[in-house]
Amino acid sequence: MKEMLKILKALSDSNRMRIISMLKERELCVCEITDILQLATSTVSKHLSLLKEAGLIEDEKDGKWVNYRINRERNLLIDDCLAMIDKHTERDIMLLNDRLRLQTTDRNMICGT
Amino acid sequence: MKEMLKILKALSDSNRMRIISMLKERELCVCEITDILQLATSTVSKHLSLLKEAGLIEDEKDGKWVNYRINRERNLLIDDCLAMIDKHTERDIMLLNDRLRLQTTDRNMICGT
DNA sequence: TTTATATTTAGCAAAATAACGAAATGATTT
DNA sequence: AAATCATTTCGTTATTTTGCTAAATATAAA
Repeated sequence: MKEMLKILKALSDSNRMRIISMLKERELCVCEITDILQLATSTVSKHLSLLKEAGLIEDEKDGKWVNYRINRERNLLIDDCLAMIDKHTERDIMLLNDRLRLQTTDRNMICGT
Repeated sequence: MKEMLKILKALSDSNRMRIISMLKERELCVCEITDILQLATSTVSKHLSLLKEAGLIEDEKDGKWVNYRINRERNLLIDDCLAMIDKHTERDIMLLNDRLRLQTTDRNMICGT
C-alpha cells in the first residue's frame, strides 16, 4: 500500500499532473517545464524530484541540462496509473494546451536570455 | 482534471484507503470503521465525508446509524480507480487484516457500551 | 580562470491537511 | 420529556505541502 500511496500523492497535484502530461509529449529539461507552468525553477525542481521518488519519471544529465522523461523501467502499478490518467484526462483543455505549446517551442528560445 | 485530482487526493491517505477496502467487504456504520482504525469518531466522519464528496462512497441513514458503502452510482473514472486500487493492494497485509476482523465482528458488540 | 547558465538544496512563510475534544444534531429508548 | 446513542460540526493544534528567494553545485562558454 505504501508504494501505491506514494504514487497517488505524487499524482494528486495539478502542476505535477501537467508535468506528467507534458513528459508524455516529449523529454523536457527543467526550464522548459518552468516556462509552461510559470513557477519558480526551484519549485518545479521539487515537483520533479517528488515524481522521480515515486518512480514515475527519470532524469538524465545532458551537459548543463537535466532531461526528464517518463520512467522507462516503470512497474505494472505505475503503468496502470499512467494509463488511467491518460484515459481520463485526454480531453483536458489545460493539458492539451500545454502539450500544444511544447510542439511550437524550442529549448534554446526559452532557456536563458 | 479537477475531478481526477479530487479522487486521487481522496485516495492518497492510508486511513481512507483502509476505509475503501473495508467497504468493499460490506456496508459499515461510522463506529465500526472507528473501531478498526482506532481514530476519534469525528476524524473518521471527516474522512468519510471527503470520500463521499469525491463520489467514491455514499451513505444511507438507518435509524440512529449512518451506513456507508461504495457508491453504487459511480462513474467510469471512479470505477477504474477502484479497480486499479483493488488490483494493486489485494495482498496488502493491513487491508486483509482489516477485512478479516470485519468478518468476525458485530455492530452491536462494538457500538456503545 | 572568470562568467554565465541550468539545476538543486536550504530556509522560510502561507496554505492545506489530519488529528483531537467539545458542543450540536437527530433518532431511539426509557 | 429526559436520557442515551451515533454521528456531524466547530474550534484548535500539529504536521505536511507548496510556494518563494537566496545560496550552493555543476557544467559550458568566454
